[in-house]
Amino acid sequence: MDKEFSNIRIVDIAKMAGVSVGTVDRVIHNRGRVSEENRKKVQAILEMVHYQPNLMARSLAASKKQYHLLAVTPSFVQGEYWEAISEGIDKAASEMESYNITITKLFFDQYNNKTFDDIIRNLLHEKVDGVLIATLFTDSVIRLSQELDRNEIPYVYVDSNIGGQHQLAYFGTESYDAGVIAARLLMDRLSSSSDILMARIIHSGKNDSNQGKNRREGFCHYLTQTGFNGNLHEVELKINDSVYNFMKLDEIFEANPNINGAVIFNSTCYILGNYLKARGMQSVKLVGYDLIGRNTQLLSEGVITALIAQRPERQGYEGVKSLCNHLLFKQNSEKVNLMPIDILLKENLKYYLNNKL
Amino acid sequence: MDKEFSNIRIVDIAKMAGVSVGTVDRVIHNRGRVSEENRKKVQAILEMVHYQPNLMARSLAASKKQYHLLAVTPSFVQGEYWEAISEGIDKAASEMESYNITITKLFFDQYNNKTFDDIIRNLLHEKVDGVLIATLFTDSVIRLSQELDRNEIPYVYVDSNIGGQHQLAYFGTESYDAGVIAARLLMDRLSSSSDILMARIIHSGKNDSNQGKNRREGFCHYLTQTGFNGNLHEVELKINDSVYNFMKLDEIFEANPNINGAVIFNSTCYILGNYLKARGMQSVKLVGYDLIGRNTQLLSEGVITALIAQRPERQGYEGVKSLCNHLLFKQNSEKVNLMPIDILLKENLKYYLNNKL
DNA sequence: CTGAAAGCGCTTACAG
DNA sequence: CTGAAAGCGCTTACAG
Repeated sequence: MDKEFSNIRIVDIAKMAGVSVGTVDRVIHNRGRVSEENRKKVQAILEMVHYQPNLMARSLAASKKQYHLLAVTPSFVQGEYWEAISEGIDKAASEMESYNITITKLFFDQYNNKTFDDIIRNLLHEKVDGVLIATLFTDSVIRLSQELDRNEIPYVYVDSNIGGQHQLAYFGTESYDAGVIAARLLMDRLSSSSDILMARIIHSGKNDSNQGKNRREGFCHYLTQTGFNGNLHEVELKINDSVYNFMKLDEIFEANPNINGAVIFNSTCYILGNYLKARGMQSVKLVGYDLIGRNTQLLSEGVITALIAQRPERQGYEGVKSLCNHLLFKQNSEKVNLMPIDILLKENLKYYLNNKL
Repeated sequence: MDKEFSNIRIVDIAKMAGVSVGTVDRVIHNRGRVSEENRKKVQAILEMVHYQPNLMARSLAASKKQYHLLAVTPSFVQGEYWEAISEGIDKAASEMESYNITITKLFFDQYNNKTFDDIIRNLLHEKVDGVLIATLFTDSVIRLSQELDRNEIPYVYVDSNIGGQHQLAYFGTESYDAGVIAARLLMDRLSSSSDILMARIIHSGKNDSNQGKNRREGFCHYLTQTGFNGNLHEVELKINDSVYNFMKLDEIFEANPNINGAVIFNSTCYILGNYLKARGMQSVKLVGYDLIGRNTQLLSEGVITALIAQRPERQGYEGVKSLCNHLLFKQNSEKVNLMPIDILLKENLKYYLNNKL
């Protein structure tokens, strides 16, 4: 690089422009109150020398400033998927504490759009400098985004992306490809005439998530492409009703003994896994998503064949970090940040459990 | 946490102890020249309030200090494995530039122990504040480590670990398990009575690396455990002699038509892949290591079935970072840092290529 | 609109 | 052994 310009300070710029450091500072930050003439002069020099602010000095000098962030994500009980995103947020929060950034986590019910709307109604009643949003309810998120735009408050998305908005950045995966990969993992271990069972969870509050829908599409696309000629069966299960689930599964497996593979497009793979384990059906290959405790346990026992993961901790962590970098250092990250789609087998699981970021 | 103590400064400590900030600073950094009485008084208060230094202020104040790091790794031509580690080092170097840390990369020939010894002989002729070492030549690395210990210069290992030394940290993988995983990936797609070909590269200068040996052991262990009853064949190839390689491979495949799987325990998987591709032998499953360009190309074409990767960029990056954190902030990382063992298929490859850290 | 000065929390000579 | 003072590069009132 231009080594000769690598240590230029504001005082140097000020001298070169024949103004004071205050004026240079005002130009750098567009604080106004500078004559057009001086602004131009300073701007020209800034560009000429490729001025790079000293970030340590900047944050030290501004260290009395307070920032307040909000993170709006689904609530969870211990061991559920959304806990991982929350952990990433906490990690970033604790790292940024010394910069006087505080972060408030607001939780909504992922099966109830209204709980999300209730939160965003009161969101701006106090001072907010940035918002991280889990984008489960598309329409509501768009409404929130537009309001944040009006108030010039930056925001980032995690989980799934939404086009046409002004989010600072998105951190998440390509769900469609995550579905393709599930199919690949299953079909590598099945003959193309085996039957496959696709399970889904039914909820009163909400239909399938975008994630689930996209994964399912990718999954089916792969099967079609690769000449799958078995039958696809579907079953609807309930999140908290094992008796019901076992009954339904008994029914469908008895009626279709050719089912040798199963998949479920969210983190509740353990429901199917527990059934297969209880019934001693080791021969059925099972693929699911997310490294939550109940899944990893069954993976390491060999009941689940493979899990697909998408670095939820990192989504939360980098989401918060990108807001902080924007606020503190005016540094913007990429607008779309796709996490790797990790393939977990029993054999490489342990190296992921301590390496979540 | 102790919120009440969260913003205690050196001046506060000084007042509480009835001394000057200079004395507090001397105690914090063990700079000596403090009476035992004052040292104790200050130390007690430091502990009582859980003093946390302000890192920004510290680095700003010390920003005139210069640090010089060394990175000793194998030389490479473009697209070879060691380029990735080097990229990670460069990334960290550019981030740390503003802290006045410079890093000099020294390269040795990975097939010639003497070139490593030549480097370490002259290593300490100038001022060095930390060293990153690629641990290919165990005995020489131990000798170097002991000399660094004598000079109280911190050092970190990458690639493979060595016990009994005082390295600040190690960044790398568990090669044995990486071998297990290769076997799992292959056997998931083969019948247990298929034959398997293990290829190795022969060099004049050096026998098999630790990495390669460990991976091979893990691989064979998995086969034994899972009741593999095909035959294992071995072939020795040359790194730059396609004519020779094709001849040897033609020979062995013709003699053993039951070979349906192949593996090679280093990054030269493309040699086998190019052969299989040229001969149109799509049915042979091939598993190898490392996301170098020639491998990823064949993976995306479907010639290579799976690649196993171990985040070399991150090894270099975090290795340098841990030296810097030690020097600048007296923060030490974990002593052993095992990278995830990533499983790459054609379908998830692209999400790793832009996510190397 | 402009500049001089104080301050952020730490480290570094320096005088005693 | 100890302390007062200057300085790191930036931001923030404040006076004009």
